[in-house]
Amino acid sequence: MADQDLFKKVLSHAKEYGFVFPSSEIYDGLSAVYDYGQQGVALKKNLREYWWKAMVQLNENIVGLDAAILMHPTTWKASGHVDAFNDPLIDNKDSKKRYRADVLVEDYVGKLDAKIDKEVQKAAKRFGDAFDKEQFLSTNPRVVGYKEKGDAILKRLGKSLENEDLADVKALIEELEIVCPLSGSKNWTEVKQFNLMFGTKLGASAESATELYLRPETAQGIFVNFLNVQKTGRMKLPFGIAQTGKAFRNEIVARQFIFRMREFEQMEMQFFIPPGTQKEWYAHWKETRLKWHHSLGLGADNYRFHDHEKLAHYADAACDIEFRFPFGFKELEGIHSRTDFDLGSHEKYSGKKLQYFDPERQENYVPYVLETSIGLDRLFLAVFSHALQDETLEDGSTRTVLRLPAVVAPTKVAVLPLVKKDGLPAIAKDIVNDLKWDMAVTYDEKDAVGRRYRRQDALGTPFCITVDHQTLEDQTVTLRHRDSMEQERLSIAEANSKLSKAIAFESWLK
RNA sequence: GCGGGAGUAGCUCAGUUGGUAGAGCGUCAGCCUUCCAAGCUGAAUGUCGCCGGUUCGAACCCGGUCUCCCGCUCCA
Repeated sequence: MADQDLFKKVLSHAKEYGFVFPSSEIYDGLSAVYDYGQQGVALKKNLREYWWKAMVQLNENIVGLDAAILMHPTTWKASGHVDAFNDPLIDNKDSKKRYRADVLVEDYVGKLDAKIDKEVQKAAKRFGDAFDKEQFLSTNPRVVGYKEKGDAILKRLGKSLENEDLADVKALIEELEIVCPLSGSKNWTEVKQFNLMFGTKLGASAESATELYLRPETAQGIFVNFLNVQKTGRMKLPFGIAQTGKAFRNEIVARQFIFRMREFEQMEMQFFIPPGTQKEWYAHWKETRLKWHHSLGLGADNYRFHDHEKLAHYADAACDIEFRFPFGFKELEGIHSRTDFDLGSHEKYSGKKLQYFDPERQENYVPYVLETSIGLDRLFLAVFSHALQDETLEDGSTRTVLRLPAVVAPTKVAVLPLVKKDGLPAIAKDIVNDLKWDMAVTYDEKDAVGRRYRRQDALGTPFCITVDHQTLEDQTVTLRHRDSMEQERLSIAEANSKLSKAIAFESWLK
């Protein structure tokens, strides 16, 4: 199937079988926001658990945390998001280029400054040693004019930005007749504020309300709790704090289904380490995380590392684990060496020490941080889109099968009476009532059994147990495998342990 | 944000020069009892994305708007 067709199939299959729905669809949906349906929520929860167990349960030096989505606003100044995520932008309609509106105006003032410099140089040449620069700057009418104009512009710009009066920024650009550096055109759009963080307010009355943001990443909740966890958990470096949770970004372009959403779920682990050891831990977590991905069995060929050349303000090394999505290789997980930027910055803004006393080194220091950060929704999309296959069988017929890894499949087994009579349904229901304490199980008696198998294939159920007339005689059933479509006969008593092993976390990750 | 394409039943899609909607699959009820979706009978489901305009009459023509996909841009 062509990639484009495959992706279309992924979208319609996700909707048709209750995995993913557009948010508030009866009102035409909300751009780049999606809901997980009855099947999707189970798959997502299982993926989250697969990660959590691998990170927290299996590592005695990694503990969990669930920090709030709302955080003190200073958090986002310390993290750099207030500066990095907030720009007034303007487009030139002719060149289609986008500029930061404040930078355009500042560049204009820069040109005035250049003119002043030119006058100064001319005058210096003319007057020689007798030239008094300070006096010239404050008395020469032309220079004073430039200076006053420049100051007035910057003052007005500052005031407008502060008051979020974007119309005035546009007016300023028009009055100054600023042209697009590329096209020379003055054909501008309105100035728009692009704030990648969602704002909200704490407090009911408008005057007393505090401006808050919905967190754009979960990491900061871990950093601000670093000492709480370290002290109460008696943690020694190196140790990690893991967290899953929602984050929000007001993306300018949010697209490709659940790949880039405005509300999304991250699974992050911040690993605190002594300064100077970041290189080895970076290598360690790259390898460990890739191994984890491989354990899901989607094929090692579908993963690759992509090293960042341009590093973010907080990092001294960074790479992505990319996955081959239906629309190409794209970032699935990021591994970042964040140095002491975050804890150091929070120290400065909070005035609190965020340090660790290292008994070996006999010194206090701000730990370095190694981050692994994976998008749960992206992981969902990776697993789901890879699992969805249209298969041609030996007899020439086709079937749609969702080859989800059994360990994360929403339903592990469907129990089916071969026919809806002769007491077979009662036996099947007994089996369901036994298995349901240990795994997600479903029951279906409608239509021919072959059709029911295919129905479960489309939902990704790895196993079916069929109760037939022989069951009445010897207490055996058939176990049908989704991927091979093969069947085996086994006793009812054996079924639970056999299935439990096949879906066990240990069977997959070890 | 710009440009291109699209939106009709749960899904995939028809729908003629404008005359108020169809198919396949799926779903539901019943029959049949058969181990891989295709047996029989019956049924439900649509303000044709939304709003407005033209017209005697709009799924169809025009304008606006929302949503999705693709390319660019942006972000990392």
